[in-house]
Amino acid sequence: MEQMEKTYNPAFEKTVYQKWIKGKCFEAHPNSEKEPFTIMMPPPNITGQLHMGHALDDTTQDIIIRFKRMCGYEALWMPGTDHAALATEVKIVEKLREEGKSKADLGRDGFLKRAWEWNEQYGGRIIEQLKGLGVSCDWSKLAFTMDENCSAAVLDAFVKYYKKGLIYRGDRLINWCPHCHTALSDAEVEYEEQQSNLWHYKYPVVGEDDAIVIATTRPETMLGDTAVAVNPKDEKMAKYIGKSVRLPLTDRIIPVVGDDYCEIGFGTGAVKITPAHDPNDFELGLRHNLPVIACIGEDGLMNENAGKYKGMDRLTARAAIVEDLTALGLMVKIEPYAHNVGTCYRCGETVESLISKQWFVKMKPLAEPAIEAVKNKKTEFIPSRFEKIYFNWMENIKDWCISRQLWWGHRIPAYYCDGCGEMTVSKTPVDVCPKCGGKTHQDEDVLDTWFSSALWPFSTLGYPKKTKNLKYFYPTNVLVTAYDIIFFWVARMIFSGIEFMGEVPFSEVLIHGIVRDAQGRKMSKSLGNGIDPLQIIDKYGADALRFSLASGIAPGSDTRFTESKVESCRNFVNKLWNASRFVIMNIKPDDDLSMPSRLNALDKWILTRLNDTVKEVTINLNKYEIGMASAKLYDFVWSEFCDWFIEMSKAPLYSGEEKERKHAIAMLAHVLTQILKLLHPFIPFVTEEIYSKFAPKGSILMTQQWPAYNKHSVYRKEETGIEGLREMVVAIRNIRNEMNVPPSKKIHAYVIAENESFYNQSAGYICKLAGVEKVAFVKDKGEVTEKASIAVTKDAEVLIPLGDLVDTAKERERINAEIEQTRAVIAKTEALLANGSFVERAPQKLVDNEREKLKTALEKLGKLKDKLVMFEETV
RNA sequence: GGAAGUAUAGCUCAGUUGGUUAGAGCACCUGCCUUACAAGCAGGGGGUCACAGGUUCGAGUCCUGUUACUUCCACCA
Repeated sequence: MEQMEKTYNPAFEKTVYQKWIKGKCFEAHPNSEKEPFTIMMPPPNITGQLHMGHALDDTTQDIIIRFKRMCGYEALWMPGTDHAALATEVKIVEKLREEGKSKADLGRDGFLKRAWEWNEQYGGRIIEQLKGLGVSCDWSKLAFTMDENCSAAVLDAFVKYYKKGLIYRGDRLINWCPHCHTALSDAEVEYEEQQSNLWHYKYPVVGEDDAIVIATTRPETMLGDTAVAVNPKDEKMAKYIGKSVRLPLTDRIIPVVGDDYCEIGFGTGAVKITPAHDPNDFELGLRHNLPVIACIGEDGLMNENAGKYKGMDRLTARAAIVEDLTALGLMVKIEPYAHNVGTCYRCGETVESLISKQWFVKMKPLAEPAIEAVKNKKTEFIPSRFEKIYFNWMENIKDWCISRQLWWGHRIPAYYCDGCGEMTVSKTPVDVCPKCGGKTHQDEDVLDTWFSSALWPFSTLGYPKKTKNLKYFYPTNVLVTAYDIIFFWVARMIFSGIEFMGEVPFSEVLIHGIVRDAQGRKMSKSLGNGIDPLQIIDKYGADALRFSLASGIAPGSDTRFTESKVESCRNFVNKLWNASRFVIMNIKPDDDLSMPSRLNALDKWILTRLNDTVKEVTINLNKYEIGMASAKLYDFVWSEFCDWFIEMSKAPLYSGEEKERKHAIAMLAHVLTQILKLLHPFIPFVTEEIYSKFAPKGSILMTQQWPAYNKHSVYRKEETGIEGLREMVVAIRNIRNEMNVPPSKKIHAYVIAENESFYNQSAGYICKLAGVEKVAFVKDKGEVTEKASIAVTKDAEVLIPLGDLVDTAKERERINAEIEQTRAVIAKTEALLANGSFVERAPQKLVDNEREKLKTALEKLGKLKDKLVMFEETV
């Protein structure tokens, strides 16, 4: 057999990955013999670098897809990248600025050329990084939101929406980022609390020696005020309704209107109304038929309606206006005030509400079936509480602003006639106006990047073409993502899928949390607390990282990343490595590694434990309970297989009996192989590498069948006697520990057991595991004349002669402690069984268990008392 | 303002339809280089499962309330 290094070293990962690629192990094809299982990878941005969020998301998906593949599904994990219109454009503009250039210098075509070069250069970077993580996606199908097919899907969707009247163009109040210079959807605005002031100042009432005091956080928008609102039910303020006020710093006269929107008791009881720059004011303006006067432009500067403030930045204008109002004696009060300010999710700039001509998707008709689909469980969220978040958003959804004033992205397929102004929406370029034959030009804007991501589950499979892939793999099975893009992406995929495919895009949405730093903070560039998964992979190996991300997690909740956890997972991988090394170094070239036909007690015991593990892990993985599955495997491999089975196997292995050795090594190889399969989805590299050391040449672990639960090979624990044996070994070890007897010092053991023949056969195990040189069997304690320490187990007693090492007082203390503990168990069990309701109402099995427990405890107590007396006698 | 989540060992977290003496990793203490593994082995200490009630034969788990923290949505000028 091949030699293995003494310590696990993940250097083989690249080679193993190449082996999978060469074997086309990741590829999936329509196959009528098999059922498909499909996962769409959330496409990373082409600007992106692999971060811990990706590592968690993609490890989760890889575990699921590898598991399903081994279970016999035609498993497709579709990879791809997202052009990320705004995010990428921001980066390229930054880069250009460093070079002293601007977008305008390059022009649209030049800029796009640059963007495609960017994609060439960086688009593949994160894909390469993902490969390092071991992801088993079908690279032959790698997609990009701007590739030919996805672009065709975008055009198709846009035109279909438009023809159905679900896309329209119009002047609406939208969110505008003055820095990125584009419109944003509501979802792209993040609110953050900022300290500011509430300015109270006077608007003089026309024709009276009176003034209305208004309160505002945004004095600079007063130049766009077209009314003042008061609540008609407000006794103090209602008298102003119908009057007019003179807008300071301007010569405009504006009306006072009555509206419930103005809340009694807040501020001064009067609100200035700026329909052009506030969504609520805009609504109120519509109700009262107010004019809309914009005073801030798209550049974030005051515009021509701002009089002498024209050209000033918003904040500069604010200061100037406050100063001027104060000078005029109109300022009443400046009160510190904390309020939420909308900011751009890409650049953090304060967004402006302003009126602009944009494209919108009408959401109500799309939201309704999307809500129904989740209500009817066509798509289920895991954990289900995220459905509420989804419903809440979908039920209150407003129309989706989809046009962006950017160049990088899918250009809106609308063409305007230079002559008659006619607009034509078409999948194919329109050069000539169909109405007047005049020359046309295409809409300058591109689509929100999420418009194309929304089509991802079917655009990547060939839509709008009716391809075999689309037919076979759609709808997909599970979408795995963090909760932060439920609105951006998940919700939009659901309504798009229903709209264009007539079916929800996936039956399950598995939501995981985000990876935080050790202090529980979000990892972010600004905090500088991000941990680079690539560095972790370099240091500990991808398997260690994967296992640490898969362990101790529960769906929907956040997880903290600590290097010590990775280290302990690396240690687990090392443990597996060494256990395998032990098995493999004991295989001789002509050994037959097939399962022995006759099984001994030890075999039955480990197979039962293995079988239990297979059953539970399979159930867990089918429910995507990855954290639980990994914990069970960790425990089984380390605490059962390594600590007990391997250790016990050393007895037959080193017994000198060739027949015994052959039997033991075949069992070891069998159990190890099953373990490698079970662990493979979690730690694919090391399991594949180990497998290659002893498996038939050319055999690939990742394509093997997932171990099946076999209900016929289950033996009751008691049946094998191994549990009693373990108890005895532990008891002897305890004595050693108490008496400080090092393993190097061999001891003798006298055993009194009813089941003497079993313990006789198992003497080798006891010797190996407890450092015993010789096991002798006696019928009665009296036969042992030496000064001995005594341990009692449920089916045996063992005497360890330790001569002068035995500390009488200590020993008595130990026995008394054990007696006390046993008495506590007896008391509790007796009380439980004395409770009529328990015996009557608890399941029979449980009652029987308690009776059995009481019986064992009573017996043990008897032996212990006996032992105490006996011990005192020997002294 | 609305909604959700979390609270379990010193730290980070598991804990499935309610059912043995509530678990793991890390940290800590004791003893070991017992030839697969010191990235290891054998042990040990450490928990009123946030608090108060309730349902139940039985509650970390279900219900109600309280407190603390977190998040999402809304955006009251």
